[in-house]
Amino acid sequence: MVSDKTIARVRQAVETTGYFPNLLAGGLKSRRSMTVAALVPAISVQQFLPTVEALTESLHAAGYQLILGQSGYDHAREEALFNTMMSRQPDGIVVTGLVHSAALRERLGRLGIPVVETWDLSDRPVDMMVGFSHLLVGGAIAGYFLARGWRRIGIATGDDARAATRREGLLATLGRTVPTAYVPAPSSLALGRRALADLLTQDPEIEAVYCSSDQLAQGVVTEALARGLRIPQDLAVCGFGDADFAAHMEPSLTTVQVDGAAIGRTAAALVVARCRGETVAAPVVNMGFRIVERRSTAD
Amino acid sequence: MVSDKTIARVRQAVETTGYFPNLLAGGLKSRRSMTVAALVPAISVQQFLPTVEALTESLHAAGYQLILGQSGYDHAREEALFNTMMSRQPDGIVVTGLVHSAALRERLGRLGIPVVETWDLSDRPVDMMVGFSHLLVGGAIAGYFLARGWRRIGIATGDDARAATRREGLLATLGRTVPTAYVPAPSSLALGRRALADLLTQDPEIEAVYCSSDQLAQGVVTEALARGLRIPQDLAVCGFGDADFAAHMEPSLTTVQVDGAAIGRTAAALVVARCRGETVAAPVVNMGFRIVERRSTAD
DNA sequence: CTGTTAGCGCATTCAC
DNA sequence: GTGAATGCGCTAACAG
Repeated sequence: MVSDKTIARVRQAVETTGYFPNLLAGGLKSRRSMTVAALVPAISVQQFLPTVEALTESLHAAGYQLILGQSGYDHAREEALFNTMMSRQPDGIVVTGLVHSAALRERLGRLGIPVVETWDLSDRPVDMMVGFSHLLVGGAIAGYFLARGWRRIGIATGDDARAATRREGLLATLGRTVPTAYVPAPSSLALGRRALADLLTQDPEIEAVYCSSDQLAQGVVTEALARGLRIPQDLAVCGFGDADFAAHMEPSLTTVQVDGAAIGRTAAALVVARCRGETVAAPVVNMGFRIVERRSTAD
Repeated sequence: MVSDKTIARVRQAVETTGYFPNLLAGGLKSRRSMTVAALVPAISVQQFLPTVEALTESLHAAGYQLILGQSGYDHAREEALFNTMMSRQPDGIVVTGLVHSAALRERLGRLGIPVVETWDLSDRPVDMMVGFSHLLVGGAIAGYFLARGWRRIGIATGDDARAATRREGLLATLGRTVPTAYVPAPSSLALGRRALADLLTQDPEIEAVYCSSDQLAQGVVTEALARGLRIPQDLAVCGFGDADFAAHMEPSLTTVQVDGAAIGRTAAALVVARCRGETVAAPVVNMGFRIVERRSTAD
């Protein structure tokens, strides 16, 4: 019941003083900081960029701010980072990968705030989960290789847990082990070149290589072409992730497509729903994957 | 003057209840949120990843948390985002690129908190600045091309302000205009292939191409090789940014090296110093750049 | 349904 | 030096 004139004067004051509501103060009383913490191994891991971007965007649209933390690949650091992030009272947490540390799992569970593990699936989520089975990815690649008649297979892989699981899935379907070149994170074109050199030392007659990222695959392709190998006739190459360049390389790259942006959007939707007190019908979402066949394995 | 026993009991209580100091509450009284806002056009812009990563890392080490916002390439959105970020009371602001909007410049200036503009230089900083001259980059590339005797030059460039300035610098040194293919952000290998196709339509005899990013350059190289052109004999290619793959492509890519991580570290140091009330001796830091000659322009 | 008041959890201030 | 009191700016609970 305020007169229009007063409303106008208030608006005027807001304009001239440049007033912003202080969300910190609001959050203190309402116990809702309107922030969501996200933990990624490193910002520069290309793999997760679409997810982080979609998370930021979707959360922003819902009035939330993403608080990004780099855990590194160090477990001690991860826990320290977690503590400082909790000090900012986030309303939810999104982590890339599974939470393995038992202590951390227990603490996350007790906090009672929504937690989403992404980019993986397991049968014991801390809370919610949006991802796909890396074991099945490995199996699918092995099946694809076998169907094409390739028996001399090589693996160029990063050393993180998810890449290791894909490798396990591949070996399980093959029923045997194969030459493997391990590269440290973050994977890159340069490491892919080195990995192929390594694999060709282990088995000079290798027919097909699976790489744990498209960056590695690009390096494997580069090195193969530099050595005069024809792709796919002499060497077939399959990547993982369907990076933006995969379809446009020469030759185009067969890879595993995963919708990273959808993972981010879904994780945001789950967290926001829970923050609003809605009950989430499906707290574990399998986003699936598919092999995109291109010229690096088929001419 | 508390007994050791009591200290032990307090520690015990902290452990069992899982106490975290509430930084929101602390920030309310102390008027220091211990956060720094960063505005990037988009998280997925490869260019800025090392900067964002170093910023996050350096700020974290100083006790600050980076609050990342994606302004998009839309000016209206940028201002809206800016408002919501200010509501969280950041102690400082880092922006990629210059702040062009007069209204925004004025408001940032009045806020009285440290502001760092990065990845560019100008003679009228809002506050502090860490970057390099894109005009000089363009000039240096033109000089390099001229020294090699190339006259039929092409440009494949993104449509952002900094890329436009580099192009201007190049044209200014050449003293004339040259065929240009414009691509929308974010630039990619695919867009680079299209850009070269476009340039070859404009001038089939083109000798050298400058690209506004290494991703574009990779696409130009890919397209050139696919068309049977030899690099650098038939077509020389220069990129910008020195991405991780540039040195390891086949052929390796001549490009402009900029230390993005150092920009992030320096910006963090400037903001933190000012937050601590120290006076910053050099508020405008020129990080420079250098052309790294590789095989795409020299055999 | 509007207007008032208490208090979120700390940092800072003041009295001691 | 230590310890109690105050209030940051807002939201939510309450009374009118």
